[in-house]
Amino acid sequence: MPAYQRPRGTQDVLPEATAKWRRLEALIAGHSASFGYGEIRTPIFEESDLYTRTSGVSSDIVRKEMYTFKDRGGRLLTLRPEGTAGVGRAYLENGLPSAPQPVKLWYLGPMFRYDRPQAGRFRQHTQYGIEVFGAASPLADVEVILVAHELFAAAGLTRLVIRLNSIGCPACRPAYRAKLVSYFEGRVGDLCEDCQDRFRENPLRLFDCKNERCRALLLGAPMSADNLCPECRSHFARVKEGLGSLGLRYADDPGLVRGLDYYSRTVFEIVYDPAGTGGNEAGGAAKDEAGGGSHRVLCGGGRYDGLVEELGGAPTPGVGFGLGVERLLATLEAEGLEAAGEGGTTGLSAGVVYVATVGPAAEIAGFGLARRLRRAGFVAICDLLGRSLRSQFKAGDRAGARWMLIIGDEELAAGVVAVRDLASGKQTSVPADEVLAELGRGAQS
RNA sequence: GUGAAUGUAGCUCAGUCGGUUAGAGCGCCAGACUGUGGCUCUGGAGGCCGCGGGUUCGAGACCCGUCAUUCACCCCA
Repeated sequence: MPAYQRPRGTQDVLPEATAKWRRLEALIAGHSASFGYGEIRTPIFEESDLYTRTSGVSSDIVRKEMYTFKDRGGRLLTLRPEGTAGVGRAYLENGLPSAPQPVKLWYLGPMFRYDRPQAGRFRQHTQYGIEVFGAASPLADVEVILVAHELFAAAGLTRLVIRLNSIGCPACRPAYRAKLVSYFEGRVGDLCEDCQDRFRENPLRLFDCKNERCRALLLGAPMSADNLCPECRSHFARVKEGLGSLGLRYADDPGLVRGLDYYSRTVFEIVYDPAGTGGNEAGGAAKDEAGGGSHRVLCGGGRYDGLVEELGGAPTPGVGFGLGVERLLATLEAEGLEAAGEGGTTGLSAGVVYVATVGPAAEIAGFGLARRLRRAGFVAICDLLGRSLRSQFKAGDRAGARWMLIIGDEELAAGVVAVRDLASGKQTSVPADEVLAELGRGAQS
């Protein structure tokens, strides 16, 4: 027995493993860049209040999981338990609301939670995450989910299920909450102790309980997705429509919630499902979060339209996800996969392409085209705000795009894409499946 | 830890002797151009004047405190 051991819930990564880490990190960096996300690095500790404010005093994080300490100057600080709050703080503090919108960021780094360690759960773990600020459109939700899903796909994982739900917004949630409360009012006694607390403090979090009796009661409870206002309903429908037309399988999971006030509308998880059951078990068996068993939650995210305002900024829509890198690595290992890191060979040297679209049908087509371009090594950026073509051109110009691809009703009807070389101003119309070749020709010259 | 300087819009800065509604340039958003970027023009959003107290009829300005930042020193990866 050595004199010292690493602290409970932490890990040493030895040379053989760090090589795998590096390859996965390279994949993540290249992948994020290919969607037009920029890397942000924020401090590993922040003022404690930032987390109590954003996660909420009733959350598990604040109640029992934060590593909080006082520094020598008497400041109350906390090792970051998650990434979004710090990124939101940085977004405001660095004047990013005045940068071209939307602002798309990614981060990778250690997070700290005082929790019972178990398979796939540590006190220090590494999280990769992305955040999109300033885009209210369902397209942004779709892109965020796509970024996560495509990363797994690029790493070689296939048996994935996207669990999807909508938890409404400040307009429809109060009425839903009231419905939920009245459903449980007479049954409080049947709930476990934790749930009795939840019932009082934040009834939405009842859905997080793993206790069998509670889950049985939840089966008959009113579900948020059935109680959305018209705006939330149409938002949710458009997210699903987008995922569907990109060929991403998803399963409605009415029991999926985020109990924090600043979350709104879309919430999702991506679950590794080796049995390939499809996982439509709405409100059914308890989920095995950490992944000792069959299911493994690799990634969780959602929309948080209230966060920036909570931090003192102007009302600003936001959406993002966080992903546990240790879990991903472990999953890849279990599948006998190696993260096929970019290794600098394919790189992203092919150039930046902005895919401009006019109309909802074109938006989806643009997403599909952008996906093909990224796989060929391009950085491909799509509009997430439903802006005018003119604005999209400006955005593309500022993003440093070499090419502008234009898809509208005319192009869709003719099965073509307009390709404009922004340097020369030359524009040609080419069949949709020849776009890559056309860009290749342009790159030669 | 020691000393000094500085805090006005996202950024760089004006703001007269203490006086009425705090400005400019850049950036951002939008329009001119209803499907086309850079250039130009027009419009718009954006401010707890770091925070707290004091002096004064009146404070962005003066005084005190506090917090933050920057620089130098000390130390250090």
